[in-house]
Amino acid sequence: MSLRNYLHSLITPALNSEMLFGNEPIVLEIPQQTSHGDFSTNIALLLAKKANKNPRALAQTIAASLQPDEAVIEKIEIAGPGFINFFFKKEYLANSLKDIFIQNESYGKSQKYIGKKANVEFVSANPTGPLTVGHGRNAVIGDTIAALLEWVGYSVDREYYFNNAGRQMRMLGDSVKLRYLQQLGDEFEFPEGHYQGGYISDIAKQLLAEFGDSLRDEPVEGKFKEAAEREIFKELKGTLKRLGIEHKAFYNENSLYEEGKISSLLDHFQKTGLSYEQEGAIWLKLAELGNDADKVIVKSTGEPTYRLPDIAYHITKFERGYDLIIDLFGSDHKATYPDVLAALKSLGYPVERVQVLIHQFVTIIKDGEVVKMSTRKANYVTLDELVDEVGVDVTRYFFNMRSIGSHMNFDLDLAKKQSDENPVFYLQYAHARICSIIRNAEEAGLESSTDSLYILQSPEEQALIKELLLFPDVVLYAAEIFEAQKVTTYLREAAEAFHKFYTFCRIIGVEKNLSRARLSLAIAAKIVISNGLRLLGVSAPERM
RNA sequence: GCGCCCGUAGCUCAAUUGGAUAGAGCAUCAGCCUUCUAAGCUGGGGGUCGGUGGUUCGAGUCCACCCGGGCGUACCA
Repeated sequence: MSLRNYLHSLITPALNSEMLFGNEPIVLEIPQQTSHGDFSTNIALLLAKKANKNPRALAQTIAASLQPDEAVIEKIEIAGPGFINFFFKKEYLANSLKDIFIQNESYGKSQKYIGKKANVEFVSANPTGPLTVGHGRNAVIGDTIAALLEWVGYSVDREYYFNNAGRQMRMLGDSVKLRYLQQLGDEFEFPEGHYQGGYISDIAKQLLAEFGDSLRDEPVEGKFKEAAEREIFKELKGTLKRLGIEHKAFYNENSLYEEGKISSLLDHFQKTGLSYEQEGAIWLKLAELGNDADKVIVKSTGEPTYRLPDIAYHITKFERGYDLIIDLFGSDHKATYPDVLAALKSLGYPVERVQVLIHQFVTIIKDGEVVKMSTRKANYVTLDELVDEVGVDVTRYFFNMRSIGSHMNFDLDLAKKQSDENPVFYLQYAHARICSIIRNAEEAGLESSTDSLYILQSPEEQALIKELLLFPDVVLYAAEIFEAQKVTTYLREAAEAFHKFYTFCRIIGVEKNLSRARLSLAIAAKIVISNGLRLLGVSAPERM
């Protein structure tokens, strides 16, 4: 049982016995100052108003009816305006480290959502060009959220959705065809609005090599589009794989048409009177469903807009039985989802299972100037370039360090310069240090032991112990609010606690029982750090 | 114009989702290696938390209004 859970089970009956049935959840937080205890609750402050009592007096009443285990709790204090502060027995905290050894590589995982299925859709960039640094943020965040969900029990499918039926992909195919014709000797100016990237010419060159001039009359949507989609995807998948990211499924728009899902959805809308025709287009009555305005779902050209396949696609997610459906995309797609959700709701699907996560953009600064990214204009810094420069670990850690709502600035030159001093090395260094100690201990014939953990009572030892015991709480919390950045913040603190412990507490060469206990503590720290890094997809080197 | 997001140290970002004296990294200054990895540790300087009001025991966090920036506001995705 975690420390938090213990306190929870301590406080709940006390509140009941005092007839304090508030809806307020019992929040247990860790005070900034150690003099305020290991944990603190503000429950008396929250309940004081309802009970119409003085908060300090109420805190006294609650504290008096607590029945703490003397082997666990050192003391309970009332402080400030009415906080109840809890101090654990040092021996109890130290002995709690045993849980870490028992669970080992699983320490940090929990069972809360066992049996639940989640779908995490991320990246979902259309295959029109290489992944950029901006996509990198989405890719890393999505993959880490998926990992977090797995750690708390979900069975998770990582999914990538892309549109290959619309105008954008036709434009791509056309770009390839025009380059192909140029390579055949046709002279004309390449249109400004088409895809300018060099990879377009490369694909055209391959087609030329394979088919000669036989594709002169090939429609754009045939070999040209097919080749572009295939080749670009090959690249995309390679980039993702470098970062340790693999999607279980690539779901494409075309398949929705082929399986008749689009037409049957359209039929349904028409039958139920949710759509109507106007000016040659078919509109969805979104205003009636509470949104801003009706929107077109089939253009007057007969071609659906992205909304229709998006809705059909999400229906498949419900049909596939997911308990949690996560859509992660950049703020430029902000406008698309309210329509989709409203439509799904009107169709009777439990939209509360859908969590739409929106991350803000990455502003790239190169040579002191902001890079305005555009795939069409071939103006971008690719994710591959970034990984080439700083490596996988730094890339993954960097994106996970920031909350998804931050409009992050990314100075490429600074990133290169500072990659040696990136915070990820701080964690990896702690891990490598511990590994080194373990090697030295083996050589010295020292074995770790949990028999004498109670000895660990110095401030540095206790601080590290408390930090390590928090790990499962942090993972659960991060998973429930879908924020991996809570984990990076925590790991930095855990590594800091270790480095301080290391500085002040010698492990090898002190009294035998102390030596064994400290070695155990170091090993526990290694377990937490390596588990945390694994969760983030960052390597935990044994030597640096 | 309207909607969403953001504004915290010189720079890049945190802040236990309303808690007690706002913290890290980089940069900067001063210390610490004849003993387990100095990619580390200790200490200093650096802040009107964009601004003004409000809500309450308590606000960086919630509300209103301003200022500044990002992204949307399609018969593109």
